[in-house]
Amino acid sequence: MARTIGSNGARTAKAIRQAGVQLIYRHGYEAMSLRQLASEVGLQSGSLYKYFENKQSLLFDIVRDHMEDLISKAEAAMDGVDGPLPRLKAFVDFHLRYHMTRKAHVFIANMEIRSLDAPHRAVAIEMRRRYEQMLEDALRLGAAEGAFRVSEPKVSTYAIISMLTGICMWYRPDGRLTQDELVAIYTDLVVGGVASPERGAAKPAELSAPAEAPPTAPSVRSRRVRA
Amino acid sequence: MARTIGSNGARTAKAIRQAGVQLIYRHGYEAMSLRQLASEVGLQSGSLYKYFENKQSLLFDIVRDHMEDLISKAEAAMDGVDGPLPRLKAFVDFHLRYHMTRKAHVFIANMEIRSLDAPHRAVAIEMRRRYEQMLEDALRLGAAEGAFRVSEPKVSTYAIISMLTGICMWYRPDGRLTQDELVAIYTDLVVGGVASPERGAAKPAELSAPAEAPPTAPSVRSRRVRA
Amino acid sequence: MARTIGSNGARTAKAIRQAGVQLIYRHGYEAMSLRQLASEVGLQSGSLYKYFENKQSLLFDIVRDHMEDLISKAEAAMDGVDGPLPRLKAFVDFHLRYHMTRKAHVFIANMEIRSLDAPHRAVAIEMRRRYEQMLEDALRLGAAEGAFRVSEPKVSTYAIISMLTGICMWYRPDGRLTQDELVAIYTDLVVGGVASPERGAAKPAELSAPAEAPPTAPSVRSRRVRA
Amino acid sequence: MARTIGSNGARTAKAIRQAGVQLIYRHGYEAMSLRQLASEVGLQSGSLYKYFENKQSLLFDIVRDHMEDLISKAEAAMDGVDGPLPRLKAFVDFHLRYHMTRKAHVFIANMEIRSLDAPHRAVAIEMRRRYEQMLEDALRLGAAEGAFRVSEPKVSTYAIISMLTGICMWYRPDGRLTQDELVAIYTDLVVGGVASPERGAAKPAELSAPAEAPPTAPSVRSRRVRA
DNA sequence: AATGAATGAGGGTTCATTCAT
DNA sequence: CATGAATGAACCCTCATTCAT
Repeated sequence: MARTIGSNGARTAKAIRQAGVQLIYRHGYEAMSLRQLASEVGLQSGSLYKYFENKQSLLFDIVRDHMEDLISKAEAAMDGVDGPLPRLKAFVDFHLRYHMTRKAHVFIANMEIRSLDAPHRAVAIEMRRRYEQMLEDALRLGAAEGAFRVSEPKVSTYAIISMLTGICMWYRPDGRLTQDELVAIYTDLVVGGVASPERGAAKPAELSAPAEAPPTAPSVRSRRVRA
Repeated sequence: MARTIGSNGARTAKAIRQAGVQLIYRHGYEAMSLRQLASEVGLQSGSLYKYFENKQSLLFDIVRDHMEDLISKAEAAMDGVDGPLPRLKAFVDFHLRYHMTRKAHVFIANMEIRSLDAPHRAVAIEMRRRYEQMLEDALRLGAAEGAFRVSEPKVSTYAIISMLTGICMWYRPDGRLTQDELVAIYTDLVVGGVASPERGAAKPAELSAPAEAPPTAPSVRSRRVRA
Repeated sequence: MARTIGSNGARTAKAIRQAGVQLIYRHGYEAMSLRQLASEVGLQSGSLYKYFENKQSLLFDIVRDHMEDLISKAEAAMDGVDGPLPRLKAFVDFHLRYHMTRKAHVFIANMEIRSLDAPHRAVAIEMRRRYEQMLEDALRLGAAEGAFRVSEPKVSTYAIISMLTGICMWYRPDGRLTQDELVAIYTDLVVGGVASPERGAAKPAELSAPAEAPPTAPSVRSRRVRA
Repeated sequence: MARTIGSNGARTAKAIRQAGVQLIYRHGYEAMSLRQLASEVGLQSGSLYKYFENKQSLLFDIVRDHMEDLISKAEAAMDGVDGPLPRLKAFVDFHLRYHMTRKAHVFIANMEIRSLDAPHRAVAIEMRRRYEQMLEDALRLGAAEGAFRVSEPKVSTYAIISMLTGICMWYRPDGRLTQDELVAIYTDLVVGGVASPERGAAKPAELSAPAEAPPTAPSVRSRRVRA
């Protein structure tokens, strides 16, 4: 048949992308069939190829776009934040809220890198590295200043990111704890794990405090909550 | 054909299991074909069915055996260790060394639960829950005693396990840092993250000390390494 | 969208035809896709249907137009040429020069008749038969007059046409031999193969001579040379 | 399902090859579908892959095996034949009888070289060149001895082979003319086309005589026919 | 005169699985 | 204990073609 009445390329493209993310998230890239995806958006499977080159590139597009979004939003969140501890807290705050909001994308970007072919995988890994570097830089800075007790910044970076990212494995928006509460708990864990004990912030109540109220930037807070 | 001279059912079964673990680890369950597996062990793909019921059950067998091994070894490692902090440290120590030694099994058990069908998945998840309970119990105990500043033991459990398990994504036996050094780093992170600051263990050197050398129990160390 | 500025139906039609000939020549009718063809002329594949009914009819149009051109030009070339030997030579001369000049069309007409559906194929075969008849008539005439030693004119016709047509499989305009030289060589082969030995024309030099100058039709000559 | 009762690999392989040759001959390589081929031999299309790697390699196998057969049989047919004219006649005789007997294989080898991918095509073309060389050598020999009036052996080779091969486009075993008669006709054409007129063999009867009945070697004839 | 969105059929190919031998 | 022949379903993908815009 010809063009379905009222069909619209941009709308279809968006629907494909969204359905693709959901299906890959739920079944895995290998296990998702293009027939499934097509029927989800009401197309014949062949018609998908108007919207991507092949299955691989659908995956890569999702991963790439996600990583670009992640990096640019992280940079925005940390922009203007000074000092190792505030920067660390800002990173933790951002990372958690982002991962709670975009479980599916995040899950895909973490789990399906393996399903990318070699060239695409290299690109994705490099983007991930750039993102991790933001945390590593904060840790190195804190270590240099003596604020952090971090002997191997790379190892700590991997450890912290693993810990934080894990939230997308079990977080549910309708769960008992709010995003703010979770952020506070994880912040305590992270900061407690790296902060030099002799240097203040020793009181538990204080530990997660700064994330609670940077009075100079209230708008940032509300943005994050919605994120 | 008759059997190859010297062929042996048990040996073949073991070869299949090992090759299966490697292939699933490298390519993923969905992406691994039974033809690949068969050729890896020098069989026709049809012959594999003497050794398992179907592809699903191969995966499940691997996951279940791994989880049973993990749990029983963890129990052995923590057997006789008293007090929240020592138990926490023992768990961290065990978990890390086990995950550094059995990357492939661990990776599969974590990533391919999604590829299990519903009944098998339920079993695997329940086993994982039992394992996680060991850590959660230590955290609850410490919280009750006031040694740990842990308001949500479940959340902290997930967070810590995610952090520790992440090591199997990048650890290489030939890397710069030894297993002991890595255990020390992660122990600092974990203990610092949960320990109540006002209560001792505040000196960094001490934090990871017990993992370094409890001189009264040197044999314990080497046991753990082998585990 | 509206039409591209300066676009022109007739010009597009010609471009499609030319690109179609080239693509069918290079890849074969079955292997050529209409997407390829469309992109070659800067259109969407659906737009091609303004210019032909379907892929079949594109092929048939090419074959039919080619055959009509071939036949009418052959008739023009032999018009006014008298006697079996001169007519035979004129045919050889014309056929070779035409086939050296229009490799692609000729190749298609010979190779892709098989790709035509039954009714179209019948038409094409009948046109080919009409063309071959011109040679067969010359052979029959020569046999009747005793100039040619041809017992089975049909067989000899097929044989000679096969031989001559074969030139389009390897001829290159930038090759070592000129069109005139090749015509001379093939003329020798054909005339030697059919001419009665006792009847003159035995000297090689003479054999191909008459093709050099039928003084009554100079314009025809120069056209051929350029062709 | 499992193995069909009474199924047999070698028999199936042969059936696939034969059906493949027929289908490619009738419809062309591109137009033949593997589903067609499979149903012709009573299989599912996927089962074909026990017998070839892919569609390309089926074609190549057919072409290669045919060319090897052609070359070895041609060498056998010309073995021990001395002198340019006898060798030329032997080649013509062999080529025609072979092409009348194996229309389908020959047709494929000539028409579907274009459907081979580049590496396979190169191999096929080289084999064809080796075969053509046998004729070219005979022509060169005759030209050197003065028996043949051949100025461009390569051109004459292409011309003669084209002429002879063309027979597979129209020959029918149940046609009016016998193989012997056709061989005689073509031999006259070829020998007349290349033989030096001043040097004997001028009498038509003689021209095709050896193909008719070399009374000293009647067995040779029948051997060739079977070849 | 041409686009852009879609179809539906079919392409080659791979897969887990079965079972007579 | 293992093979070797086969299945049937599904895979990703390409195709000629249609027609509202």
